[in-house]
Amino acid sequence: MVTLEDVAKQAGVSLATASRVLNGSTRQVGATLRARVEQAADELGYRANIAAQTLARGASNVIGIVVHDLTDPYFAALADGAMRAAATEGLLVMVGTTHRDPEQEIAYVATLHAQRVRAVLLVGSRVADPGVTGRLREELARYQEGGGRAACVGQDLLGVDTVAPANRQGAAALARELAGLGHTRFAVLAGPPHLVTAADRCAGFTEALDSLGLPAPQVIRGPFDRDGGYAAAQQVGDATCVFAVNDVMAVGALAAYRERGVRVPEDVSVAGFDDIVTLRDHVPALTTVRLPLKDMGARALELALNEDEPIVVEQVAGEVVLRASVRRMA
Amino acid sequence: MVTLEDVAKQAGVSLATASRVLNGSTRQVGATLRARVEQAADELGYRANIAAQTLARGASNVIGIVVHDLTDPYFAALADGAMRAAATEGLLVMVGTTHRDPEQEIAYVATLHAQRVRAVLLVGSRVADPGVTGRLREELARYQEGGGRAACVGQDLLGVDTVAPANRQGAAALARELAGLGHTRFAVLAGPPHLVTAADRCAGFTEALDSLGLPAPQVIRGPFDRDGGYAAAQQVGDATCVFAVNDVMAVGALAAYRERGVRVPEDVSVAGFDDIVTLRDHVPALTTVRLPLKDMGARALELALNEDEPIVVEQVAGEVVLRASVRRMA
DNA sequence: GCAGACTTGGAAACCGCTTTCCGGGAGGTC
DNA sequence: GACCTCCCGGAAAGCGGTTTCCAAGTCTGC
Repeated sequence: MVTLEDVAKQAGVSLATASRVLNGSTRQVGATLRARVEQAADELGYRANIAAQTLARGASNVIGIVVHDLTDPYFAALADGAMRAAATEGLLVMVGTTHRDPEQEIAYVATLHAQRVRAVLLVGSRVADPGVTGRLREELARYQEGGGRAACVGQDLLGVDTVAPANRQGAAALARELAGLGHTRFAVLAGPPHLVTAADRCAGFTEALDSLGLPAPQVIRGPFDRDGGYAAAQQVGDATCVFAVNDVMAVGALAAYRERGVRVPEDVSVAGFDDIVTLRDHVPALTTVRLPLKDMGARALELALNEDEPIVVEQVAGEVVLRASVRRMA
Repeated sequence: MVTLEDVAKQAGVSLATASRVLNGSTRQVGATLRARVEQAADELGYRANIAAQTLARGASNVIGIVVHDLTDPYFAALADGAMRAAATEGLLVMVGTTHRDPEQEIAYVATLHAQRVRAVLLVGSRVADPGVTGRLREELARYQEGGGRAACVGQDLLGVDTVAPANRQGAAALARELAGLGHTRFAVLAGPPHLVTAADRCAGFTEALDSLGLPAPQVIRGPFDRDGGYAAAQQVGDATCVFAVNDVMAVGALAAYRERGVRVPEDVSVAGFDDIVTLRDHVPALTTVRLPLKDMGARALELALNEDEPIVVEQVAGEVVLRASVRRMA
């Protein structure tokens, strides 16, 4: 590997001068030497060793993003938003996927801490397990004590800057819209109870129905993914309207209905949550609650990088989008 | 930040001993001292500085993956496969997205080189531009001279280990199947001519038709994404069967037809390429050529890490999957 | 009881770069 | 022409680890 010393030697200058020319310094270097150094670096194919720079500077230009699953378009959109924002700041991105294992998430924080990344973004629902959350908080605290910065997309449970989708309110607004269409018997494909996002959406929906004086929905638990929605849909009773707590579950539910010859929305209405972009061509078009995922990802990065002391928690409102998958009751 | 020196001091041992205890060394350390060091590290919340380790060891535990667009499920699947493989090797992953800008790809190779990553994976179609390809090869060569390892998922144009989908053959097989259903008038939504993947698929399809004695298809160029497929579909003439060179374009085409009231497959048959998993619930189900994307990503990482000298190029066959989006002609 | 082979702990060199601190020369002022 | 600044180049001290090389024990076997 070509080192800065090789370049300096070849150019006949000191290490200091070579460093100043090649790796942005505030100090000026005379035109002659500057040219010599640049030429030498070019001839030798020099690439600065960033590990060494990081060590010497005491600061890296890398951030870490931890998501549950990159192949889930929800996380892909969030990650993409954050990564674009990082790119404009000249930051590199280290991505970790936990596949929904909270222990993995803690381990990633430790690893990214060891990497001395500038910031870490924890993207995705928190879990309703005080033990796990506590250990994650400890790990984050250690990291932050050392000057690390952190932010979260999800629930404000970690004591760090957070972009928090208004899951309860969004689900409640959706419930009111659906009730406004004349539905009275609902089912909720609720996902796993320990996932706070799923629980909040379910709770918001249920509470809104209650405050409208409507009967409580049938609540069906299960995995938070497409197959979970598919399976849960099989258990729906006589509801005329089914709310899946996220879009990919809703897609699973639609598939289950299609296979069984149940027509949507004629026989049953279906709604989701998130407004995943890649679903825009789905048939029937899915009624959902839109979340500005890319912006949320970008915003989380911004918050993490922001030096301000008070912890910022930003609620992000969801917008109900009515589409063909629901119908008005006669 | 807590350093190894702090730990050593607290434990009353030398730096060397502390290092040996905490960061995997071949050397043994006595039980007493070992315990003292571990306790000290724990009390202080020590996390090794990986930048320093990388520098001292001369080797990092990070790999780089460069893709076009993470929100495209094709790349998400490929990246996920590679990332899972990396995780089992204990490697961290740095992800770069180029948004189809070849210059960005070159820049990422340089940056990842500077990061001294163990390997870089270039995922996605090459472009038919010898100038760009040449510069990318140069950049890769520089990196490899310094001991870096590289692999590519796409075409064998870079002189590195490559996982190469059999685009021509897959498209040809698809053409034969579709012809076997009785279609004779075809259109190809061909994507941009400079993308080798798009061009190969188009060529394979066209050649197969030719060797079957069928008339040449109508070829419509355009962007390689959903909107490109949507737009291209508007220009199709009297074809009874449309081949979109990838699945997301096919989805765009299906959307265009749906809006215009053209029935698929009754009025026109549509096929894609890739077999994107998240499309499995699309209606109508898309006929396509299946590529084992996750495996390909994992395999590329394996090849990159593999020390063998001769450059390996692995063809990956695609499997034609006939589904509801095509029909047999009377 | 002792030479020789193993173990185990520590001192110090080194990884590649940044940056402080010095010093010498050029340019400006009176 | 003397004096002061400024400007710019280089020497060297880190940054936080790893690892080589020594030295001092600790075990063996006879």
